[in-house]
Amino acid sequence: MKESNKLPCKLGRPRTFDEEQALDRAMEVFWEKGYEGSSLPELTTAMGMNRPSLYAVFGNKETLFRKALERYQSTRMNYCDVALEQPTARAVVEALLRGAVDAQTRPDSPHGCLNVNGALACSDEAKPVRDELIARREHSETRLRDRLRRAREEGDLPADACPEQLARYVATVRQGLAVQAAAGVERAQLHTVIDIVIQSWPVGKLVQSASQ
Amino acid sequence: MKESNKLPCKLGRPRTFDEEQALDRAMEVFWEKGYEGSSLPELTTAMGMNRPSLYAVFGNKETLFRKALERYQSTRMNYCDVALEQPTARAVVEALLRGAVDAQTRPDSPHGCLNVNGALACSDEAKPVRDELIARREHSETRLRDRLRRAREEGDLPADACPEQLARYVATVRQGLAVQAAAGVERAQLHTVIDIVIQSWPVGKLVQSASQ
DNA sequence: TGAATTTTTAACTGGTCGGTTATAATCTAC
DNA sequence: GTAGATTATAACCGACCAGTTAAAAATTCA
Repeated sequence: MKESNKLPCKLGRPRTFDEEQALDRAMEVFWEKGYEGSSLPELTTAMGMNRPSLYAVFGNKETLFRKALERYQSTRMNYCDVALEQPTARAVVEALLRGAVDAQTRPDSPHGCLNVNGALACSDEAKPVRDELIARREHSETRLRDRLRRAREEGDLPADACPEQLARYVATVRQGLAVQAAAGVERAQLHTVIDIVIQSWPVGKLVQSASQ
Repeated sequence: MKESNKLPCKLGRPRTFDEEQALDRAMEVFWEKGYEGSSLPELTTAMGMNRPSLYAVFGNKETLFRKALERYQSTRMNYCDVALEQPTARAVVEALLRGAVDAQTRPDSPHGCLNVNGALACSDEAKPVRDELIARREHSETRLRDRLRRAREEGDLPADACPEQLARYVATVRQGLAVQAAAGVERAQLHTVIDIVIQSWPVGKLVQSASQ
C-alpha cells in the first residue's frame, strides 16, 4: 500500500515546488472561483506543479479542497480565537465582524469568504464539499453561541437575552458581509455596516423601549 | 434572419411543453444548483423538452439563465414592491426581510435566493452572469436606499440617519439570510433574526445612548 | 391527398473535465 | 559510477460539457 508520504524525501529528484505555498495558491483559486469553477489546469498552474505531483501530494481535487479549507482556517480565520477571548460580548462581536471584513477585503487575496464562496449552490457531485462548508459555518456560529452563553452567565448580557438567537444574528450579518465583499464592496463601507450592529448591541428590551 | 418567435405557431407539429412552465423548471434548477452546476441534460429533463427546442426557444444556456432571472424577479420577488410601499421605514424593512425569508424557505422551492445562489464565485466563463446578479442585488439595495431617503424627508427617520448606510445594512442582513436559507436553516429561526433587526430599528443616537 | 411548417428524436461536433500511465530526468547512497 | 528512489513531463483515458445538424414525425392549410 503506497501511502502518500507528505514529507519530501531527501532521496530522488527534488521537488520544484513548496508544498505549503502550493496549498496557499490552491486556496486562492478555490476562494476566487469556487470548488466547481476551479479546473485542474488552473490549479496546477497556480500551484507551480504538474498534475501527477498534485495527485501524489494532495490526493485529488476534493481532498485538495479540504486541505485548502484547513489552511484557510489556520491562516485567515485566526482572528476568531482572538475575538472570542475579548472580555465582553460586545467586544467579541465587534472583533469577529471587523476581523471578518478585514480578512474578506484584503487587497492581496480574493474577496469574500472561502467558506461561502467555495460552494453555495452546486451540482450533486459537489454536495459533499458544500456540506463541509455548511458544517464549518455552523461550527463557527456554535462557538459564538457558547461564548454568548458565558457572557450571559457573567452578567455581560441581560438575563433574558437569547444566545442562540444573537449568535444566529451575528452569523447572518457575517455571511451577508461575505456576499457583499465577494461582490466587490469596499472595506470601509462594510465597516459602517458593523457600526450599525455594534451601536445597537446588545439588542434587548432596553433598546426596544428606547427606540420606540 | 431567423429570429426566435416565442409564440407557438398554430402551424406545424405541436409543442409538448408549456413555455412558461418550462422556464419555471429551469429557474428552479438554476436556483438549486447554480448557473455552472446546472447541466443541459438536467435542464432539458426538468423542462420537459429536448435540446434543439430549448435552443430555438431560449437561445442558449446563458440567455435561458437571464430569462429565468426575469421570471424569478416577477414571480418570487414581487413582495419587494409591496414592501417598499409600506408607510414607515420600519415597516418597509420588516416587510422586505420577512418577505425575503418566506420566499427563500418555501417548501416547494429551492432554499435561498437565486440572485445569490446563481453565481457567487465562479469560473471566468461565468463572470458575465455573476456580474448580472451583482447588479440585480445592487439595484435592490438602491431602491431601498431611495425609499429610506424619502423616509428621512418625511421625518420617519432621524435627520442624522444615513439612508445609504442603513440600506447597506439591510441588504447585508438579507443576503446573510439567503446564505443561511440555502444552508437549510429553518424559516422560524430566520424570522427570529429579523426580530433582532426590527427591535433595534431605527438605529441611531437614541439607541446608541440607550444601549451603553 | 399533398405541400408547407414546426417540433421531436437521435446522433454528432470539438473541447474540456478529473484522473492515470509510461517514461525521462534528477537526485542520494553505496 | 552505478543502483535505487522520487519527481517531472507528456501523452492518454473515458466521461461529460455546451451547442449543432439531419432526418423523422405531427400538425395546418390548400
